[in-house]
Amino acid sequence: MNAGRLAGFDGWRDLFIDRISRDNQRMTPQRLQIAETLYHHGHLNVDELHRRVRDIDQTVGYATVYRTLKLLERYGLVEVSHFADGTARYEVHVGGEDHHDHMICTRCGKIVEFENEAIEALQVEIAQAHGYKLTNHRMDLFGLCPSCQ
Amino acid sequence: MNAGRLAGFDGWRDLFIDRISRDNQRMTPQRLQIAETLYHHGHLNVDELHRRVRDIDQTVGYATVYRTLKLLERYGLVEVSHFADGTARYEVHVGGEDHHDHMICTRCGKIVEFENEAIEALQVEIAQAHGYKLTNHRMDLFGLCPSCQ
DNA sequence: CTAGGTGCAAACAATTTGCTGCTCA
DNA sequence: TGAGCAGCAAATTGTTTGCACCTAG
Repeated sequence: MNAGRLAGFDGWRDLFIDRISRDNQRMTPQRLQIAETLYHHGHLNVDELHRRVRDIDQTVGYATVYRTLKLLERYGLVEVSHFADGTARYEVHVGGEDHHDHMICTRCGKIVEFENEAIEALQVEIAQAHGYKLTNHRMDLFGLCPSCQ
Repeated sequence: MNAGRLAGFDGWRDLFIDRISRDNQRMTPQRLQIAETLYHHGHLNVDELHRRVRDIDQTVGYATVYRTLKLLERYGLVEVSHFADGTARYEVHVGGEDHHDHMICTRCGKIVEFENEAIEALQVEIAQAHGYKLTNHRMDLFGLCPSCQ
C-alpha cells in the first residue's frame, strides 16, 4: 500500500545520488541511511533524526547527520524550519511539489501541513505593493489540535 | 515631531510598570533602559540591544538584557521572531494593536512590517478546516527590497 | 591509489543559571 | 529590612570544525 511512497523515495534518493556525483562528492551508506530515515519521518530535528538513524546503524555520529543535512539543504532536497523550540526541523523537499506551510499544535507539538493558493497570491500582491521581489516565504499557524482542545 | 512616539512609549512603559508590580517584581533603571531602547529600535537581537543599552549605561550586563526580555515576553509586551541568522529578534508588542508580519530583504536584511486582513481571515478558515483552534501565527516573506534588486 | 568521508572530541555561539553583593518598595 | 536584582562567570544547548583514520570511485 505504500508502494507509491517507496517509489517516491526512490526518485528523491536518485536526485540525491545525481546531485552528489555532479558535485564530485560521494555517496555513502551513512548518507543514504540519513536520507532514507528523514524521508520516512518528516519534521525531525537533528537529535530525533540521529536517534532514529542510530537505531539502524549504531555507528553514525552526530556530525555526519549535520553534514549530510547541510548537503541535502544545499542541493535543495530538504527544507529547514525553525519553530519555537530552538531546534531546526528538517523535511524532504520534492522538486516540482507545491510549497506547503505548517500548522503546529502548541500543546502536543503535532504538525499538519497545508497549502493555500489564495494566500500565496495575496503574498505576491503584498510584496509588489512594497516594491519587493518575493522569492520565498514562511507561514506557521499555531493553535490547538482537535485532540488537545 | 516624535511626541506621539514618546507618548506611545510612556503608555507601554506604564504597562510594564503595572505588570511588574502585579507580579511582585521590581522596576529598576536597567529594566527601564532596556525597555526604552527596545521600544525606540524594533527588531533588535540581544547583542544589538545590549550594545545600544551599553552606550547609555556602561554597566548593564548581557544576562540582564536576557532576563528583562524574558520578563517582557512573559507579560506579552514584546514579540520574538527567529529569522534565518540564528538569533532571536525582539520588538515591542502593543496590546490592542493589530498583529503584523514581516517582509525581509534576503540581501541587506531590511525588515518591513505589514498586515493583511484577508490573509488573517483565510488562516482562520484553514485552521477550522483542519479542526484546529487558531491562537497565533507567524508569516515572513523573503525577497529583495527595491534597492537590492 | 587518493580525494573525500567518518567519528570523536574540542571549539563555537546563543542563551541560561548559580552566586555574592546590592537595591527597590 | 528583606525579597528580589545586577553582574560576572560558569554551565547548557545547538551546531560547527580539526584531526587521524577509513573508503568510495
